[in-house]
Amino acid sequence: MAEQAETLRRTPLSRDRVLRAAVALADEAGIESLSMRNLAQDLGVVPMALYKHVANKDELLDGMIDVVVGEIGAPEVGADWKPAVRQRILSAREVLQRHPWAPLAIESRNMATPAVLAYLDAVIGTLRAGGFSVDLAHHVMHAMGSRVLGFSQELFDADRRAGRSGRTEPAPPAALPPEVAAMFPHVAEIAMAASHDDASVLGQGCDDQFEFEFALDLLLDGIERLHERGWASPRRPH
Amino acid sequence: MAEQAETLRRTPLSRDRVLRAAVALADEAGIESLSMRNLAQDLGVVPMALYKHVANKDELLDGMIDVVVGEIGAPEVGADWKPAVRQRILSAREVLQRHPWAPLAIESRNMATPAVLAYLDAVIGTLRAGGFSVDLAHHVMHAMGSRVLGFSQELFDADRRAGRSGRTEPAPPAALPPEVAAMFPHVAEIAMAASHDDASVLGQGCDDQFEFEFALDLLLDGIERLHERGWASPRRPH
DNA sequence: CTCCCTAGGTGTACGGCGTACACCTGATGC
DNA sequence: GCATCAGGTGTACGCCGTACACCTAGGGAG
Repeated sequence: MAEQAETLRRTPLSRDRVLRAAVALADEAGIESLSMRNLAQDLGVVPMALYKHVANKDELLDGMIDVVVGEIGAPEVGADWKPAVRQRILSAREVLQRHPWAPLAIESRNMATPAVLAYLDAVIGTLRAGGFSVDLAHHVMHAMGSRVLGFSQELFDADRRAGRSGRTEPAPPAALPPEVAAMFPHVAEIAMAASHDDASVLGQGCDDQFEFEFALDLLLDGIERLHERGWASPRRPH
Repeated sequence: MAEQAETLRRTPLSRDRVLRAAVALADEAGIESLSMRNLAQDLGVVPMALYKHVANKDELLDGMIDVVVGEIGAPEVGADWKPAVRQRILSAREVLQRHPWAPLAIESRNMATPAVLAYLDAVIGTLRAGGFSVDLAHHVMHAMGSRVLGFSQELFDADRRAGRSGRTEPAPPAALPPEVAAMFPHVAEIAMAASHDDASVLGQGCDDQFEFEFALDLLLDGIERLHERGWASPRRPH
C-alpha cells in the first residue's frame, strides 16, 4: 500500500487531474466541502501544489464547469429544430443531474467559459438552421434562461441546495405543519394534492422531470408559434 | 460626535435593526462583503453582539430575504388573473432590482421563509380565483420558476454576479475579441446584432427588461391557452 | 433597600479558509 | 557535470463564522 500511495503520488499532477478530482469531490461530498485543502488531500499533495495548475479557486470552479458542460453530447444534425433542441436540453439536464452542485456554481460565476460558449453556440446554430432570425434566436435564448442548460432554478428543490449529494432519501412528503398550512392555504392545497397524488412517481411529492418538461414544452410551443408567424422584434421608434 | 456615537450606541440593537443594516450593507457594498464583522462595525457593536439577535449567518440571510420579499406590494384584487399576475411579477422585479444580491441569495438558501411563502400563496391565490385547477396552478408555478419572484437567472447578466452594486457603468458593448467570435459564430452574430441595434435602449447591448417581459409573456400566453382548453394533468396509468 | 435574575453587549480564542512567498528537488538540455 | 526550471513543499498572514466565559445595567421580589 505504501507503494501504491507512492505510485499515485508519482503520477504527476496536471490541470486535468486537478479538475477531475475537484468534480469528483464536489459530486460525492458536496460543493461546500470542496476546499483547496480537501482537494489537495484527495490528491495526496500539499495545498499550494494546486496553484501550479489553477490560478485560484475561482478559476478552479470555472474549470469544473467546463468539465461538466463538456460532458453534454452533441446535438443530432439535420433534425427539426424543435425536437433537436428539446432532446439536447433534456440530455443536458441528465448530465447536470449527475453534478448537483453545478447549477448553483454556474449561476454564481461570471461565466464566459469556453465549453459553455460552445454549447450555447451549438444551440443557437440549431435554431438558425431551423430558420430563426438572429433576433428571435436571441430572445429565445434569453427566455430559456438557465433551462437551456438543463436546470430551472425551481425555488424549492430542497435536494440541490447546499450541495449535499448524500441523497438523504427523498424525505417523506412531510406535509407542512398545520399551523403553517392555515396561514398559506393555497400553498397547502397544492402541497397536499401533490403528496397524495401518485407518490409512486418518484417517492416524493412531485415529479421534477415532469415539471421540467412541462415548462420546457410550454416555452417551445410558444416559440414555435412565434416562429411560424414570422415574429420580428418590435422596432422601437427612434 | 462622541455624543452622537453614544446616542447611536444607546439605541438598542434589535433583530429588525440588524436585518435592515445587513440589507443596506449588501446593497451598497455587495453581498461578498457582508460579514458578521463588517455588519457589526456598521452597527457600532462587537461581532458577537449580533448573535443575540440572529442565530447564525444563515438565519441572517433568511431574514434579509424576508425583508426584501416583504417589500413587494400586494396584488390588485378582482382583476383578471393574467394582468394581475403579470403586474405583480413585474413589481417583484422592480423590488429585486434594488437588491442585486437577492436572487443569488434566494437561490442558495433552503427557503421556506414566511415572506416568500406568503408571496407565493398570494400568487397561487390569484390563479385559483381565475379558475385554475390546483393541478394546473401547481405546474404553472413550477414553470415560472424563479421568474415569479422577478428574476430569471439569465446566464449572462454580468452585473448581478459577485454582488457588486457599484454599477461599473454598463460597460461598452465590448464586442467579443475576434478570435473568440470566429470560434463561436452564432454567439458572435447575436452579440453583434444586439450591440449595434439601438444601443440607446439601455446603453448596453440588450434590454434586460424587454427580455424579461418577452419570456414572461411567452409563458403567460402559453398558460392562458392551456387554461382556456381546460388542461388537466395526464393521469399516469397506475 | 437589597438581592438576584436576566437580557444583551464584550473579549478572547479556535479552527478553517484562500493564498503570498520563499524554498527545495529532481529531471532535462547543453 | 553543471545550470535551468517546472513543479511540489512549508510557513505564515489575514480573513471568516462562532463557541464560551464574562461583565453590566436595569428591574422585580423579598
